[in-house]
Amino acid sequence: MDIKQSAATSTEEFKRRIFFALSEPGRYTIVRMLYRVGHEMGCGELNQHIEIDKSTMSYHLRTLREIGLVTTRTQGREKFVQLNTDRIDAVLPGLLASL
Amino acid sequence: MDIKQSAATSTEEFKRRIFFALSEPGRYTIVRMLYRVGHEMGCGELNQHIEIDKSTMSYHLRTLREIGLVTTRTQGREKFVQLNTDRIDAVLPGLLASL
DNA sequence: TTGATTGTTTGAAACATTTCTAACTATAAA
DNA sequence: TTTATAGTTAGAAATGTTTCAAACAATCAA
Repeated sequence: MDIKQSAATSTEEFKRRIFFALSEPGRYTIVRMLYRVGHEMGCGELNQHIEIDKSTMSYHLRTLREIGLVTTRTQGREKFVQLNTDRIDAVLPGLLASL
Repeated sequence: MDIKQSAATSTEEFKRRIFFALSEPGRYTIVRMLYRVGHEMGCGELNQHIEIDKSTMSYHLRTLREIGLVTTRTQGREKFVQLNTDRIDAVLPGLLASL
């Protein structure tokens, strides 16, 4: 079973998926950056700060979206990513602040 | 590079390794159980509560030890596992309490 | 000593993850 | 319309992870 596929069936599973997401350097950096800036960021803007291929970035953002850590919004040809701070804080209070 | 091999070179990497450890169901359960009981537990005792093969348990405990989440003590032919609560709390305060 | 118990190790199989290239879609600008 | 820009997707290669069976070592008990 793929940890990032299919809906989380329990709070425990959701927590484990958050941990999975944060165990990879690129995703860890994305989440921390989104938390620190405190508002949504464009994919390109994120890519300027994190040195990975745009398709790899896309893959990681999809993973974060599937797990439920971020939501995205498309405007024109740009895409903006927002952190689901509340949802993460609800199950793992204080975690984001200590990244 | 294997995330659980070689010393953590930074606090961030240590945090990521903790997340890696907790992303797997068996290890998550082991860590939560050790935290809740508040004292060391025997491998066999752990194995009674978690339905996995003893060799798989051994593998997970080695992973937890290599990352630095637990320490072990051998007495006779039994082995006791203790959670490094302080070390985890130092980098991710409150995490253990919210597992 | 013999046999049971406790846990480790090795090696292989099965499976999951990450990364890249190349092709692609959609929007915007010239 | 043509071209550039932003991001996605598919497929493949490389790598990492998990699990189990079988063999092993060490301790304890009869």
